[in-house]
Amino acid sequence: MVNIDRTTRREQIRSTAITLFAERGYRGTSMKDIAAVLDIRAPSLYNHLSSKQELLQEVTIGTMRTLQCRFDEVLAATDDVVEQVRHGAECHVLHHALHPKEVQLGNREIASLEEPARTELLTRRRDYARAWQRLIERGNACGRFDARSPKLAAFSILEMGIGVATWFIPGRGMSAQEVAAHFGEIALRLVGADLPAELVPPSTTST
Amino acid sequence: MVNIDRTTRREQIRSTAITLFAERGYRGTSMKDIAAVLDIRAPSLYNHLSSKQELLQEVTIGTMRTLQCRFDEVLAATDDVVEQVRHGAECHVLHHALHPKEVQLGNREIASLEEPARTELLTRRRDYARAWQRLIERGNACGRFDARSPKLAAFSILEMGIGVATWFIPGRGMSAQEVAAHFGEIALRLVGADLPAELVPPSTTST
DNA sequence: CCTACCGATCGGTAGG
DNA sequence: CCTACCGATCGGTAGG
Repeated sequence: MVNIDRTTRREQIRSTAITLFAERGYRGTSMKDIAAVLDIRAPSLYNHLSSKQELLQEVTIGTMRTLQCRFDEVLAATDDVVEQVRHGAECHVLHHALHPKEVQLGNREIASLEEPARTELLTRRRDYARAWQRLIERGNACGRFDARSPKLAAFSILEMGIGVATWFIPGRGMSAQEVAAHFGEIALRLVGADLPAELVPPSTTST
Repeated sequence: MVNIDRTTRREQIRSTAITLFAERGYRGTSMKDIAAVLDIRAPSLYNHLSSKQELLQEVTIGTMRTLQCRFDEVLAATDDVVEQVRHGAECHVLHHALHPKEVQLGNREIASLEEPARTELLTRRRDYARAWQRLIERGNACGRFDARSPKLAAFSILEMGIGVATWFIPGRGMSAQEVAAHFGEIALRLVGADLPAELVPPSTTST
């Protein structure tokens, strides 16, 4: 089936582009580079896409949209603010550990995005950050948290997760799940939530 | 004095380059763009520098070196691990709040750095992260902290600071000093240090 | 500090 | 999927 071949080819291009963009940067990667990995010539790529920019937009905005959806699901799954922060942080970190290249592109190639995609990505990021901030404010309001500045606490949690995309290597040290669980606890510490007794560590472990 | 003029011109080029590199990316900025801001022609820039790459290397490595020096000074200033973490985090955050463009270049343009500068920057970052990790391990060892994973706690603190360079805007909301002080406390929470009584907030404030 | 200019590379199109 | 090719732009040099 021609249609299937075209779809898989498109996926190959997409995943090659993600890898090269992440390694060399968007502008440091030529269409020729992408084609070379797939063992074809650069102009052939245009049978599967309309521009290099399209690839970047698809990856960065698509990844951000996925993150937002997952976070909304976490919020909907429980009414307990403590569990919302814990699972929200786990979800956030897991996303960054599992899609490090896509996430890095969204962070590093903002300047390479053309409008209106650039504004859309920035708006989504701002919305996501605000959702976190409101969550922490709710926890403060009902006395479960004591975050001095909810905005700053929100930014801190988000940035910690973004960092995971930089240093986390699958198969080395902790698993993605372990890192995520760990960050769930760190997030709770950060907002000043009372830790349930079973999470208070009896002793110290290292990675 | 010709020498003074040359020095200031060089500084103008440097600061223009930092701004444009941060806004449009290193590869998205041409020497012509830099020259246009200074109202001269691109080839004239080469009277003051030998290559575009040299500008990027100077900024990214120089900024990282400064950060390392400041951190060493903080460690040397006291033997109390709690104060070392607090002031270390304040120093880290202040650096990122005061030099956001330079720091962003170091984070986003790693792929644009040619060797051996690229490796030098990455080595310095790794050394800095390891110094933080050892500091937290010392606090664990003497019973002042209870960080589950010192490595993860160190990464978290570093990444939070890097985030500051993204969202901090001077003159809006908290001052750089306030943000830094706040992060000093967050860092202590993160490593599980016992908070001195005067820092436990009586109620909640927002930014 | 300038003009004139070079070789290289780029994203993308035409046409098959 | 290919070859042939285009206009544009780039970093940098020569020579004054």
